[in-house]
Amino acid sequence: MITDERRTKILQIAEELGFVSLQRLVAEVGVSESTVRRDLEYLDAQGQLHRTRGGAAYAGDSLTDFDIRQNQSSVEKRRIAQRAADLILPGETVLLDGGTTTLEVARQLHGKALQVVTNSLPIASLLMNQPGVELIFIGGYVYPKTGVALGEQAIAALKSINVSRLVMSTGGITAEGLFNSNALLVETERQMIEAAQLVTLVADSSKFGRRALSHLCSLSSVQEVVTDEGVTDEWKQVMRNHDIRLEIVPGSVTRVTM
Amino acid sequence: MITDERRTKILQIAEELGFVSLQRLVAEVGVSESTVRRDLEYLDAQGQLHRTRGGAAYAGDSLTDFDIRQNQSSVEKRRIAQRAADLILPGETVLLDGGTTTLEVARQLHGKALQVVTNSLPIASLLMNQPGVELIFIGGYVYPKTGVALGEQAIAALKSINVSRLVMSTGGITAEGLFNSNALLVETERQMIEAAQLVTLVADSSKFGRRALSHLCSLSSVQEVVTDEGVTDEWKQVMRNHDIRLEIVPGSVTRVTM
DNA sequence: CAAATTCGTGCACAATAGTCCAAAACCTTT
DNA sequence: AAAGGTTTTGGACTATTGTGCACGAATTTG
Repeated sequence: MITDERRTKILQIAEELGFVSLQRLVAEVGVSESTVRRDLEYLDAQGQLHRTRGGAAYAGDSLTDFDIRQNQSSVEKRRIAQRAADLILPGETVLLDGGTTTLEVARQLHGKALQVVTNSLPIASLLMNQPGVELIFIGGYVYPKTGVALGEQAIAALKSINVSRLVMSTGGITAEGLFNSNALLVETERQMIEAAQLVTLVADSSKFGRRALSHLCSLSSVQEVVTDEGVTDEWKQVMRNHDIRLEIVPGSVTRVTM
Repeated sequence: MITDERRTKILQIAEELGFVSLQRLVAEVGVSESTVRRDLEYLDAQGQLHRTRGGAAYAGDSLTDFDIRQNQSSVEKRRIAQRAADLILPGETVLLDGGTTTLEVARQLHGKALQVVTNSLPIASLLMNQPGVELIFIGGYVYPKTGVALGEQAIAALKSINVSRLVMSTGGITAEGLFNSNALLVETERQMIEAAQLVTLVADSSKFGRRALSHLCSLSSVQEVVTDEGVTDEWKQVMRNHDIRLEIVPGSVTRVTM
């Protein structure tokens, strides 16, 4: 492998993990310890890494900074996301709403050839370099912390878009429909529903029976719900009454190491 | 095979892969090692790719892998970025173009209260949680690797926007104006220029006298240029003739090739 | 304080780059 | 079409640089 290429690889690994041991680098790039040391020395001198005894830490803010990696989403959330991702067929045009669950869905998409539309910066950063994914970002005012683009511009951009499926999360579900906590968010999400032929809702069972500030849409807007075993029979019946397909993932306790 | 044709082929391969070994080029274009070396030397001098020991990396601003170029982001680039950031006053509305130099500018903005508009995912990620920064993202088709949003949607979004200052980079500057390597990028950047009252160009001195595929705009579109000491008196005069304010940061003089 | 890592340095070896020159291809002129 | 000059190419040779290993110094750990 070429020197510069290898150094780039080291940087990538360091960026991804935040911190790498020298031994790990030796194993991952397949060169001798000396060479890795020399590379670290070089990259440290360049100010791109901070050497420490036994390894190196990435210097500066990483490009995809949003804690994508350290994210501690629960096993349940991950399972729901996995199932939702499985429902998506290669070649589809998918609109992904913001939120931690949908971010998890995005993570599970790798390898699929898709057109993905999103207004979430974390999701876009994640999918940006995913081979096979054609990415379209819905711009607008970027809401701090969550990193989703909202507002007039986002709504305008969504009006010119048509997708086969929307995957969205919610703040709460009742018989009256879906709720979310932010009025601006709700407005944008309504336009998303307009743009989609099929709406898939990802929501863990705790969301059922919960309301939130703003009413988003009625249950009839939703065609599919992915949730966990915790959902009661009552709610299952409500879903059935609205012709909503329920996908229930087992909420078992098997630990998934990542 | 004609020389020029062969060089184009090399460029194509480099562009596609981001990084090619010399051996691979020898195999793919079917000429001797010496010839490939000479071609790489030429293309490096032209600034179309960066030679490295054992191969070469594509240098265009539009398709190159971010991390590779990050590798080469020099002290100079950082200095230029710092000065450009200093020029920005608190309270301004700034439009930031994509590219490594502008990303560096974004890094140097911390603490300033600003409205920032950008079409670059890496820049948006960086500024998303910056206190004091109000962020607006220009959506569109996200170009892989560099993570800039381009195309019709991006242009449409830019049309409804007005900013006090645009900070942009370029592939090359001649008396005819600015150049960039990608037609789609150029189109979007033209709209950015339209949207800005003041255009600040960040470009290291090696960019002077260099052309690239697409003509972006004339020199009269630019009001400010931030560069390093390596810029020759000739070019300084050209800038003066166009009423462009030159900001020159101290630094090691870049070697003039050719 | 001793053992165990980790780090830096010197050295031999290999890979890569630069230089030079002769052959080949190309272009121009008659 | 042939001759002469220019440019380009490929191979041989030398110089330079990167790599891996060995060993002693430095640092951490128990």
